[in-house]
Amino acid sequence: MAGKVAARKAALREKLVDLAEAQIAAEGLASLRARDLAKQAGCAVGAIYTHFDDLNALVLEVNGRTFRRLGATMARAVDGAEGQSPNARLTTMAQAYLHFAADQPTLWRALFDVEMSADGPVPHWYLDALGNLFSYIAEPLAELFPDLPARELDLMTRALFSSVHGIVLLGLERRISGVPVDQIEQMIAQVLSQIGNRSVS
Amino acid sequence: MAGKVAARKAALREKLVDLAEAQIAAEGLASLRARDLAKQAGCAVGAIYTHFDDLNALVLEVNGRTFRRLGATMARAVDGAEGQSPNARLTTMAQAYLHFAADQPTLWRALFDVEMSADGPVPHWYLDALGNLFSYIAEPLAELFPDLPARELDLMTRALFSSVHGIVLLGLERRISGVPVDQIEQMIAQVLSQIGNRSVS
DNA sequence: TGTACATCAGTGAACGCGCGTTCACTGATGTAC
DNA sequence: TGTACATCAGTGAACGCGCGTTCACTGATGTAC
Repeated sequence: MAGKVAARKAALREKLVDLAEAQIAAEGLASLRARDLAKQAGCAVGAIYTHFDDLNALVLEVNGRTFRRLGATMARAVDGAEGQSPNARLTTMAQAYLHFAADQPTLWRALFDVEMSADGPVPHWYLDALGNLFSYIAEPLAELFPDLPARELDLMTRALFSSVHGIVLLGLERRISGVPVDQIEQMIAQVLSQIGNRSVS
Repeated sequence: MAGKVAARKAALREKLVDLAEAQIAAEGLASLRARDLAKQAGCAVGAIYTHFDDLNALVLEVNGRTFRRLGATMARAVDGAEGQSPNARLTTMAQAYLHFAADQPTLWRALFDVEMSADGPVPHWYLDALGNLFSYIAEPLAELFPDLPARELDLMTRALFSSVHGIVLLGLERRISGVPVDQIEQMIAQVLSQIGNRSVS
């Protein structure tokens, strides 16, 4: 029965990612320990390094999952908002982003906290995933500002993403400026409703 | 000559804060080490704990300085923008915030990175300093939206601060979505110029 | 002014802990003949 | 089918390192008389 070893190996690998994900979700990225992970997985510490170059690689794997879920969430939001005004679509997407972050704050934070420390280059798929998020925003914006040059549309896209990200980030930061989720919703709505309104002055 | 000891003590304390500030500025908050600090100050490690409960207290002291400088920078920006339109004033202040962050990224980041880890409550003066920043923003906003209830004006203030903060944060994050400072300026201007424009639709 | 004592800033070796990663080894599984 | 050998996932004690903080001690300065 060839592949018995390979199957076991794959199973352990997945188990490790599962457990790391659960740990980050439960107690945050900083709480992840190689030894704890091995204990929970029922294997030796060394086994982790048969599957991943280092712990950071494992975290990247978890983040990959999180990004995929986030992408799917955003896609659903876009689908559900078809036919709405560009502003409404932007708001719908931003609210989806907010709720994704609010529902799993530690996994969400891990997306932005990992390679702060690492020195290696950010993996391509990271930037791809981010670019993917941007593309959802770019569409309604292009509709709102049909005459905007591509370069400025791109800047506007990043600016809006960053704005919403900032509102969610500080809004969820209980210790500093934390605020109930429904108020964060209002903040997002307030800002996004302004976008694209023509000036009368 | 009474006070000779006290003077020496005060001098060392200040020296420690100076050195910690320089270290954070040069290599970031994470690079701060009690031993290095003592070595640079020409004292023993233990001496640090005569002046501060722990290293975190020392960092808070540095952050206090940074907040004061940031406050002064914002105040200057407000002064220099008197007579301008509310939107222009908002933009001026946001640009001041951007340049402050861009000029001393690690000290700026330290403002938001410290007590993430610590469990104790955020010191009052921290929240006061933040409230102070908010107040600068609230003023032009109140002019733009004279009819907005106080509660919503407060939300709007936080929302705008967070937006600008988010744009600066991700804009300066070279590794992920970094962008030249002048493009960050444009992003801020793009977003803020939209605020308060009356809808014609 | 001089002497005995008290204070306390500063000392630095040592404590205590946590952690990622390695590596010589094992044993179950797979392969070759 | 059976035997000898090869592979490699997994083992876990040990390595190596870094770090914040403590504490018994010292010595210069200040105080009391």
